[in-house]
Amino acid sequence: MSAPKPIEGRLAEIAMAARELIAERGFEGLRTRDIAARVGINVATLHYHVPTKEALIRIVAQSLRSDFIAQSQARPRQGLSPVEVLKLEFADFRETMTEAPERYIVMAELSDRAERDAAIAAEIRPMQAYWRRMTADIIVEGRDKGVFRADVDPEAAAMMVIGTLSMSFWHARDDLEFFDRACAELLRALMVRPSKD
Amino acid sequence: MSAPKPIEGRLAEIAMAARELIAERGFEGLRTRDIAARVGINVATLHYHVPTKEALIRIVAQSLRSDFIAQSQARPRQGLSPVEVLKLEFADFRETMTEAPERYIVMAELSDRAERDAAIAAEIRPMQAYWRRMTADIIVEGRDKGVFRADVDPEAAAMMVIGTLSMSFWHARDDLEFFDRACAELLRALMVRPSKD
Amino acid sequence: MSAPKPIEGRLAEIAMAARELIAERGFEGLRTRDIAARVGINVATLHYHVPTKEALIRIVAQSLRSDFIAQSQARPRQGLSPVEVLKLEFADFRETMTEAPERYIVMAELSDRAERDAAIAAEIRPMQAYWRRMTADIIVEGRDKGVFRADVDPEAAAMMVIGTLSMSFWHARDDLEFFDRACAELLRALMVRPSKD
Amino acid sequence: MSAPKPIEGRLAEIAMAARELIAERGFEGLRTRDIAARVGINVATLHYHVPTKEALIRIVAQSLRSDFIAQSQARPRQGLSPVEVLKLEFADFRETMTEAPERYIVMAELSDRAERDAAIAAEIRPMQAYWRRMTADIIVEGRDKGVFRADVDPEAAAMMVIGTLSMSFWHARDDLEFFDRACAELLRALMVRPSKD
DNA sequence: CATGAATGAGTATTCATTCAT
DNA sequence: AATGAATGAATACTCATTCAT
Repeated sequence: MSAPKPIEGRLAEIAMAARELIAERGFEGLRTRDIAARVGINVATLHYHVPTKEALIRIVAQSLRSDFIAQSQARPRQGLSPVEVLKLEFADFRETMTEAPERYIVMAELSDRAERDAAIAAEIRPMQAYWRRMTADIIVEGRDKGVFRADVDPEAAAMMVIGTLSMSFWHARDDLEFFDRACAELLRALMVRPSKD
Repeated sequence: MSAPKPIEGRLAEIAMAARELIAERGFEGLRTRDIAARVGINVATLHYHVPTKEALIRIVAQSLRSDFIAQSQARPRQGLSPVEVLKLEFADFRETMTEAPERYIVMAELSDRAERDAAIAAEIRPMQAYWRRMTADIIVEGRDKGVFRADVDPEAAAMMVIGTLSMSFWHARDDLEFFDRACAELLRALMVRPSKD
Repeated sequence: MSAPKPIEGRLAEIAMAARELIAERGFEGLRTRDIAARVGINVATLHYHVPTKEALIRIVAQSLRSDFIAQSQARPRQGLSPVEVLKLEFADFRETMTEAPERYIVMAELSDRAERDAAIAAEIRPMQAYWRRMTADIIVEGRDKGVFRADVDPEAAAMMVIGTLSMSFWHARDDLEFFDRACAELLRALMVRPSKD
Repeated sequence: MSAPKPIEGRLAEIAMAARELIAERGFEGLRTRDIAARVGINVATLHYHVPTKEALIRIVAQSLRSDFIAQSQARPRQGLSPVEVLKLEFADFRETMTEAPERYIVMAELSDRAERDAAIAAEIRPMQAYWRRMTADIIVEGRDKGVFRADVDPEAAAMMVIGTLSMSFWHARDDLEFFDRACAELLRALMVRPSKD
């Protein structure tokens, strides 16, 4: 998964303003005037850079995807055990959840919309697929190294991981301790039972 | 969790029409005129029954909650093992996912909106809490009976279950085989390793 | 040529207001707000009756056509000689030119637009064709009765009559004496030379 | 009638581009950006050359007038009979109608607009007056030479000629045979009846 | 001369809501 | 209960024009 062309300059400002507003008010509450105001430009200027609201949302999706891939690829994996890599992924999620929650909120809104908008889907789906694949890869490695259950189904387990994290975002954003419990549970769910006897 | 007053008559027709339209076009695409048209009445008449769009959405949330609780309570638990009960829950989800997917689509939209709308939250949150509690209860029972891991964290595991199902809805709605793999993975994740020795 | 369904009620008021405004400011200067204001209703109400500006212009065209046909059919022909009938047509044109000049102004604007808008063309072309046919019929009768030149080409002559009247509208609207000279010239152009021998 | 200062260079390119666009889309559809694009320059550059849209339209009018006068004066009259001169005028019209119809289309649009715009009127009216005068002069000569009717009213007849040609433009542009019939009818209308006795 | 970026003042259209009947 | 007509407040988008570079 190569990172798509990053959004830059005025376009990046616009995308960020839009992301903030979507996070605050949802898609329905998104108004071009408000975006322009937040960027500090005229509505007509906004339309000069982004011809239509549709296009704007597409740019938001691109910007999100670009951020996600960048974050993902910035994560070190060299010399780390699968469990450590997974924990890094959890830590990254935790940090983004608290530091830049708009990222997941917007992603959720875009996911809904992707159902009805092919252009959005084209940006969002690869991002989700990338996340699942990356996670599944970690699980495969862990299984092969004997730290994860031998009977694990990597793709299914990846969905389990991602689903749990996503759900945690909504239900444990302000209860980080509970978020950590969910992560711990995920690890226990994946790892070979050390004790048993 | 007591089921809320069920929506009936014209109001129920309106709620169902709204649910269909939300599922088809999302919240942003929801128009009172379209709802009225689908019910077969005039917009003014719609407003006679439901004073405002806010109220209408609240009714949709109620209707959804009512359906969810009803489905949940219709599920037999008598004389079933925790694994069997969990499998029943999976089967229910599977059926609704294929037979009445709008239920989950609308729930997702309402969940987003609950973030910003207290009245929606008041309907949606209890429903989600109920689901998690019910699932956690099953897990507790399983753990106590020795079929689920002794080190399981019931609340965290419940979130794992629900998160996995929810995520599957979006990514495996048209790949039921994969949905089944996710359910199987959930069971393996929870159960004591039968093999291991 | 049967008269099209006449525009009535609010729609007729709207069509008339639009005609006035087109006559005053041309098509480019036509604003929905101004039409609504002239009718004394809200812009939204205007859109309730006429969904789009395109539709509105189509209604203007219909209204014009309806008026034209009505005026034409109201003209008595019984027991009149071709020359008298033609003179009546001239008189009608003269009266409309002075009493309701907007009719011809709007027709000119619509004619231009018909070049690029099939829906307008569908209303305007039949009206123009009707006028030419009707005029040609009079000329045929006059020729057959020996009052018009035997070598007259009725269709070509009809275009000559209509073209002259139309051109007079623009160049002799405020010089009725000259308009009358043009009509007299038309008659001399058509009639057999009474003197000559 | 002296030809006005001809438009040259960039300004001429702009005027031509504007004429094409007016012919294609009418006045309402005329956008400065489109003109600039057709010339191959930026909108800002267009405004450097032509300060305002009003001015631009005035330049279009000038350019049209200039062309018309030039065409008119290029027509040989030396040693030709009035009938031959008139036929040349018809031939010229015929050629322009088929080769450069935008000229008449734009003229029609400008004529409409002249009603409400004094600056346009200042360019267009003299052009129309010139055409009528020139035609009337031919008719006077023909009458004096005895080839046209003695009772002809030259100004009125000139309007008849011009009106017929103009009307033919709209109704016979793609039926040249009919255009020729109209011209023939005009000649019969003007000439002394050769037969009659 | 030329341009990218910016903007004020529109402009048609939408939509939830109201009201007289 | 039901409806046709009406409306205020928005809303995305347009366009001629300006200006710093």
